[in-house]
Amino acid sequence: MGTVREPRAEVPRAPGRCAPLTVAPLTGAPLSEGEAVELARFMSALADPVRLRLLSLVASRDAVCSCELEVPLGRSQPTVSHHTTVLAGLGLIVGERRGRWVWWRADPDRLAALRRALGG
Amino acid sequence: MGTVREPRAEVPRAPGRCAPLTVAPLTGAPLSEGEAVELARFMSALADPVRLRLLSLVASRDAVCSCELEVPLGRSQPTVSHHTTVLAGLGLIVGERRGRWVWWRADPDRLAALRRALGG
DNA sequence: CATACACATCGACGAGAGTGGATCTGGCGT
DNA sequence: ACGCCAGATCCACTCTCGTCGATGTGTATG
Repeated sequence: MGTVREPRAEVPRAPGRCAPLTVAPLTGAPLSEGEAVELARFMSALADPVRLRLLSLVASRDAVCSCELEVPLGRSQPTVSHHTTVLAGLGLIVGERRGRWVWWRADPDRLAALRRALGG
Repeated sequence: MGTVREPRAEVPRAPGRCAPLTVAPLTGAPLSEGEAVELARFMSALADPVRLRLLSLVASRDAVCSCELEVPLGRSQPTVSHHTTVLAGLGLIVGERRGRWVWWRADPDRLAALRRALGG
């Protein structure tokens, strides 16, 4: 018995709506609860060595295919897919489907915003 | 039967030996496994809303006593102590004992190094 | 010395995250 | 149409981490 299923989320790679990042530098006034939760989401995304290496791999080249990540990261395909989803959900990387492949590129503005939130 | 006990670790507040932060910007060459682990430790420390607010509270003033943190953070004394220990273990805040109190201050250089590691 | 107070440590619990095998979806080639 | 492949989703397991009550340690004060 097949359960009814949504047509497949267009989400993970979409550059459209992802978590905002409107946090004032934490060296200024104390962060509000909401600002802290928002910023913590981004920090959590970068709090994993695999995701950091994934992000640096993507950022150090123009575009990288998912299948090119499994070997250098030493992780399985589902795990790599999980990590790209997390980073893309915050807009740190953006994916574009080309045929069977997804090409990822880093968003430098997102990282810059993060640095600013850290007191830049 | 009292177990033999070390004279009490001088560690948490000590500015002496804490985790280094010698990571090149992740926008350059891909991070090595070791660099990623090292950087992830710092990100993990900032991946919690309570610790972010704690850090911003300390950074926004000259020095803050531990007992002044429980109320604004809405956390118990053991929890606050835990968080200050985590941040101090990475050198993001530095504590100084004065009588019964510990006064915390933020280390701006540490945050600057973090921003640099994020591609500054 | 006794008391009060600030902070650290211990122990236990619950929630969340990283991981990968199995499986499903969808695009491409023959 | 069939098989192949890239990637997403499901599911279960394990482990880490945030939290706080209870307790220990150390310092000041009466």
